[in-house]
Amino acid sequence: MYGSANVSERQAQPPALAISTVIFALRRDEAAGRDEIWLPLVRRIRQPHLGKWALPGGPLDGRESLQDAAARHLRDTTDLEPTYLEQLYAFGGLDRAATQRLVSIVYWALVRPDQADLARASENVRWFRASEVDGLAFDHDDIVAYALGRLRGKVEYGAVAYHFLGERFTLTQLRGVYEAVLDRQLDPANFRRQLRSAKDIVPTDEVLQGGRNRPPRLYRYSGDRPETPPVAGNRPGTTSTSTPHASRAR
Amino acid sequence: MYGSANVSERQAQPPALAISTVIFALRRDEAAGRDEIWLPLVRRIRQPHLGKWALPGGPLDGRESLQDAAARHLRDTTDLEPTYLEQLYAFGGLDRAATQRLVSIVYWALVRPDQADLARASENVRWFRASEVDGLAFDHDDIVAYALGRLRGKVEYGAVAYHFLGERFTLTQLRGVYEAVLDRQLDPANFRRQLRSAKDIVPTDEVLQGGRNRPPRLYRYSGDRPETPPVAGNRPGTTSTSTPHASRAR
DNA sequence: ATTGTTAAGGTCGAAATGACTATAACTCAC
DNA sequence: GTGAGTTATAGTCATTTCGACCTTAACAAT
Repeated sequence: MYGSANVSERQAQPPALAISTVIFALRRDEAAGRDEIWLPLVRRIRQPHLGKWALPGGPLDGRESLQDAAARHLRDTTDLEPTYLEQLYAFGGLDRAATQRLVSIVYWALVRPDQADLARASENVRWFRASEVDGLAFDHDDIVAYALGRLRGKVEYGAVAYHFLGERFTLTQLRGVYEAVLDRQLDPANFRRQLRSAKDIVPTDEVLQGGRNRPPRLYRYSGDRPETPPVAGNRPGTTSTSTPHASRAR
Repeated sequence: MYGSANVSERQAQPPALAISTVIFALRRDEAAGRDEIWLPLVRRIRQPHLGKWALPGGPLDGRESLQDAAARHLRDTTDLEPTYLEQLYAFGGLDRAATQRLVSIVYWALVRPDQADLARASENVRWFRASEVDGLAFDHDDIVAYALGRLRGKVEYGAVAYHFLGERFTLTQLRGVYEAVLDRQLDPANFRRQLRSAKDIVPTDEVLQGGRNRPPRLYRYSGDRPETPPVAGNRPGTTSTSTPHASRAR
């Protein structure tokens, strides 16, 4: 059932622990005139699943925090510094790996398009459209799908979209992020109205010159706090939620 | 716990992996006339932190999924079957344990009050008011605080409150859960209006008899879906799929 | 100057929200 | 059995939000 190790051997071994990262970046499809979500994958150079594409990752170095390990894998594969990095989930199904019990703690990251342009690609590192990812090694198809769902959730209540963009951005660029993530068109006027009432998005006194139309104003994200996640030893990320539901006191 | 290991030895060792659970239950404070969130803790019977209170948990058994392990710890300490069990976060800071690098995957559970009544308590298992938890072993204070924050977030957008209750419940009981979690009063009429428009809460044809006032209608939760988590291999009733990991390439 | 295109602001009805009032249905004290 | 007290439940109303849509502003290209 499980390759070489027999059942009792396998049970005796402690579970192995690995870190993986799902890295999302925005890329403009000039033809279609819209943004899309892409992610880098690495080709497996050993068994199992040799030759298949997989999420960047590897074993946890004993001296670095989970988050640091995720950031390191990010650098190693793409030379990127993440704008946003958060823990996604710990996957620990029994049969994830053939030879040993394997628990993977998966992080997800957002990077800016200018960074993504610089990002390395090579024979064994390639970028894929997130919507077209399929046939990955292990259960990575499922992990990517789950990460996309989480990304949608976060964007919907307006918590992360700007991490795809540079320090200053136009509302149209930001809308492009929303549309790419949510995969539907948004009304520009209504989008503007909503975001102008968002505390964290503040207009600068600059506009973006050089376009062929009316120069749009530039905005920036002021919520300098990366939204403190859980606890010490795990640093930034984001976690909280908020969304009204019940009514207020009287 | 893990004997004496010096620093270099420590780095050489693979990180230890443990599962812990934060178990929330509702308890009625008859005096104050409101519900409160409580949780069971276990007393540590060995070093480090001997004698301190801590979250139930222990090392991951190689043969059970993460979720199964969490459920088992729940049973072992409280004899409870959780109504709701979900992964909270993986904590992996460098200095969480003195002697060895320790990564804890923490789950959180909600249990019903009737179950909580039956729950075991003993010399080494005691229930505490969630708001008063303090001085726990390791970083468990932080973990509990984080779990409470997540609980609030979930409740706010109406996703979990009924898991604190039995199969049938009145809207007032449900409001009690909201108020206990959010720690503020809600307008009964507005609360009712909102929940009546929630698809998942359906009225039954029964009312709760025996109270001293007008008998309230009983409702039940119809969203039979246990809130789909991420992927296979992690849900209670679900079957596992496979899922391993990738190493680096380049 | 005209045209095309995007930015930015406004209008309007529908829907949701929060504060509040009114009535119904029960128990209990008397 | 009557009235007081309490909770359940429905409804009112002003304010806010949301979605669809229209208008004007500011540019480049021609």
